[in-house]
Amino acid sequence: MNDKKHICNCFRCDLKDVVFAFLDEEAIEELCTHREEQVYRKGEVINHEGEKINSFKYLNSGLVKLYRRTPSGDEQIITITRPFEFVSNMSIFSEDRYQYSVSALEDSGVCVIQLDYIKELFMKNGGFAMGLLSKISTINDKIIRQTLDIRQKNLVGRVAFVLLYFTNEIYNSRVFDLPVSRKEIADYIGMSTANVIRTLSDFRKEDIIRVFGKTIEIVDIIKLEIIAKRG
Amino acid sequence: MNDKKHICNCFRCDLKDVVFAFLDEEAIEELCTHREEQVYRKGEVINHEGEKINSFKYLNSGLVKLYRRTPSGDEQIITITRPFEFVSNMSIFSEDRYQYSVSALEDSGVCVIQLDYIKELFMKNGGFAMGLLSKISTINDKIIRQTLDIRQKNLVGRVAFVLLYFTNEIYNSRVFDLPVSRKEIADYIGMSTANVIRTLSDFRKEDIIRVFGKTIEIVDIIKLEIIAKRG
DNA sequence: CGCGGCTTTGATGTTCATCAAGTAAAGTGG
DNA sequence: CCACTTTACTTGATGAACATCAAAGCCGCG
Repeated sequence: MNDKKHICNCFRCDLKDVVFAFLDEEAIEELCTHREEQVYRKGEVINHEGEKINSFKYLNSGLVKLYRRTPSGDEQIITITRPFEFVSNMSIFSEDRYQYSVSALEDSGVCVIQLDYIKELFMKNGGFAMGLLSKISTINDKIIRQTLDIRQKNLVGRVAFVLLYFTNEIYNSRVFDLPVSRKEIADYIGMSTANVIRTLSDFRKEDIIRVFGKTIEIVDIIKLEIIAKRG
Repeated sequence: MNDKKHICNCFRCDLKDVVFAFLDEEAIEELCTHREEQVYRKGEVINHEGEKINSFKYLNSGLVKLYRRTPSGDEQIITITRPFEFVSNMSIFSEDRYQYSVSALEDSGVCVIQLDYIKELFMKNGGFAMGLLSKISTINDKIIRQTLDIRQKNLVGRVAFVLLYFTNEIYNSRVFDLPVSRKEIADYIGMSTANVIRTLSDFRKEDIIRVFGKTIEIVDIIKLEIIAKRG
């Protein structure tokens, strides 16, 4: 058995199929030498707004939030995503500092590759370049669409949207533990904390959800979808 | 004098410096054979949501709006931009249909290149690929930032923001003709038409702007900036 | 000159943020 | 492990911000 292959676990990385599909075995071996895995605990900051960018990062396990601080000082959450839906910063070649911060909502594994090496690969390998552009575009597009969707809903519609987002996109389960505080939900959908809580209470009273602290159970998903759509 | 050069005016295209910088003379000559210019009159639709994408487009003169239709049927304007700030759709390699519509707010010139040819170039030429990714990222990033900025302001702040956007980013002049209706401003910043008008009237009464139909003159830009920031 | 669309303004009601006060939960230091 | 502190959550009351409705004015165009 080849020792090198054993050490390099890029071979079974899911991102391989997406962005690195155009790399042959040898190229992946080489990639491994420019790469390291890093673990972030829940709450830890992965990228900090304004910091210099010198590595290409992607999430391979866990959950993160992408956010910025507004001029008035409070936090504005741009998106919350699962692995591979976050691949480094978006403006990887156009900015040299992070525009937004990223932090871990759950313990998260991040793969860190030297940025210069990615650039080199990008220049040399057209397939890799296309895979990367495609991935980044998809992610950007999702963020834009999500932001537009949220903007166009009212309060209850937004809360319904978030609940559906967690249940369908993040956890694939009707029962889940909220990875964020009520305040963070508020920062995400752009409303006050008090009203997020109030709306959750209303949903509970109408038997649409059940709430046990951070644990949420979606009881009537149909009704929730109607509210999200109409909102 | 070289005839070919005379026919192909890509040599004096501003985009050349941004995305096509890595192409040599010969490559640009070839690009020209895959390219045509198209003129759209004010109000005409350039890309239509849902339509198949088979060309790469960029704006080289005029003004356009990028928008979508919400489930409830009304228009949501994503951004309004000048040349080169709009380069085809964002998800050029990840989607095969337009996610959003684009239409001309002023008579506009658009350069249309066969998408397959762009893909080919992208694969072959790393520098070109990097230039393109960089450009697309910058545009995406600007849209995201703008959307977040707007979301976080109140009504008067948003109107002030739009006025400043037109005066600083679009026209570079204190006096300009609004290229959009009051309703379109409302669709852009996400509020009702009546309140956009009301706010404009308030600004007029406070001598911050002067209004003659579609013509706007910014009188007190300092005050407007304060309102936009605080909002 | 009369019709239809865009604009303007006022009146009204809804939606939502803010404030306040209380409760539960989660850290923290002895 | 407990008392203490702090932070998150919850609910009600109030007022501000904003949408909606309605009516009237304006303007271009047939």
